[in-house]
Amino acid sequence: MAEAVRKSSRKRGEDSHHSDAEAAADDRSAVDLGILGESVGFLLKRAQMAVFADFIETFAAVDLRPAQFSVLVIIGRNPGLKQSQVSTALNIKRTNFVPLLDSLEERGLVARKLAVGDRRSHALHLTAKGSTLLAELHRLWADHERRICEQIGMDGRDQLLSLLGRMNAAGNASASPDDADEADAAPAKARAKGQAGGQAKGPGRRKSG
Amino acid sequence: MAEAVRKSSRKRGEDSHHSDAEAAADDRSAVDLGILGESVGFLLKRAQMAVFADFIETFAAVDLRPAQFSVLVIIGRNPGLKQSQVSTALNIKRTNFVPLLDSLEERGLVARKLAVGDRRSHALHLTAKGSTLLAELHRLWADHERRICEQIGMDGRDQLLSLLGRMNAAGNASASPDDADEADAAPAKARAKGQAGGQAKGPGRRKSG
DNA sequence: TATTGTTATACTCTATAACTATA
DNA sequence: TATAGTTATAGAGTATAACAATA
Repeated sequence: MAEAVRKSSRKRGEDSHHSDAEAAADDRSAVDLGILGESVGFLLKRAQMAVFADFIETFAAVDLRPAQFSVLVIIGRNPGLKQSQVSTALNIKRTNFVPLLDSLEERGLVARKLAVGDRRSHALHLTAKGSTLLAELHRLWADHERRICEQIGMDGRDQLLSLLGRMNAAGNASASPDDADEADAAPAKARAKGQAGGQAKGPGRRKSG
Repeated sequence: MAEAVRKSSRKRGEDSHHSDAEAAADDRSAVDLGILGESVGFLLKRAQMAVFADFIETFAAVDLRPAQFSVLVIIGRNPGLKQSQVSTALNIKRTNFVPLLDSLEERGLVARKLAVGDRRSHALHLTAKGSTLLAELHRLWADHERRICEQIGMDGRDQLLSLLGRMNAAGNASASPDDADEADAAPAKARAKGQAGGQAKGPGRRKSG
């Protein structure tokens, strides 16, 4: 099996009287990760955390979390989809998708319109503001993507996308009859603290147009 | 979803009067993911979720979460490490590491021993029970790893480990002076609901041997 | 009866502040 | 003053149950 996990070069151990920030760096390089260094799950999680950290930092300028970005991209590409279609596509439970969408609608980026034929569902569309923002998001995303792949190069990126695509193609067929979601990115953030007492719109309780 | 997971092959399309579980499958295949399909972060997250789902299912037999497994592996490989060294190595904040370690100690898998020279810290070791379990964990892990990589093969796995290793090697140098943690896997689970009122052991308040 | 959107709620994971004991 | 371990708590993220409106 793979032999990635290059050794830490550093001697490790004995003298423990260094100072400040070096401590953490040493702790990290001195410890032998064992099979974790060859564990796809472990390394996947680490890489994902690092990439998301860069994403979050990059998109802090527009105050958007990964999940919010994903929703905007999906709606931008597929105008008119129902909430359940978007949430299912993103592996987000429809129940958790509500406040996520709320945050985007409250900011005037997305609109829940009346779906023709089925008065239970909402047709999702980007607003003009949302479309404009999405254009900028694409630029921010490109910067982020380039930064993320500096270490592996474009060739490495292509390989990685291919490998991940093949892995993801597998474990998707599950999808239980009723709740098929599962959550992929990261939901809302806006949800005001004191929302008790207030009410919203949309089907299920209000709007009933 | 432990094994295989065959594709839905289904054609997918216009007629929207199908039934039961097919709905979710359709929603997923009908939606255009746009740039998300070329987004390293998005695909990384999906793959990580799928892999962890298999891991959790596999290790449910021994009632261990990914983070707990990681800790056992680290301690098994590096006996005598301090809590802060292990938590830093795993990018878990030392504050969140406490209950995580508690769960392992309560189950008699790990022991917090007195560290020589510094009475503030704990030297972590596996118990006999912990060592025995770790041997089985390696087998479970190997099964899990093989299952996870069925779609990409051993060659693909080697490529993936190499790419992820290169990516992870990058964004780690940060590590702020004080709290250098960040959390990698998934902490405890044992933490009984009604623990209010009870007290523990170890430095910081008790033990003070 | 089944589906869509929703609310309420609980549990897991992650983050920050502050405290004790020790260095 | 700084560090190791701890506690309490807040905040995201994710999960389940149940309800109204509609199909």
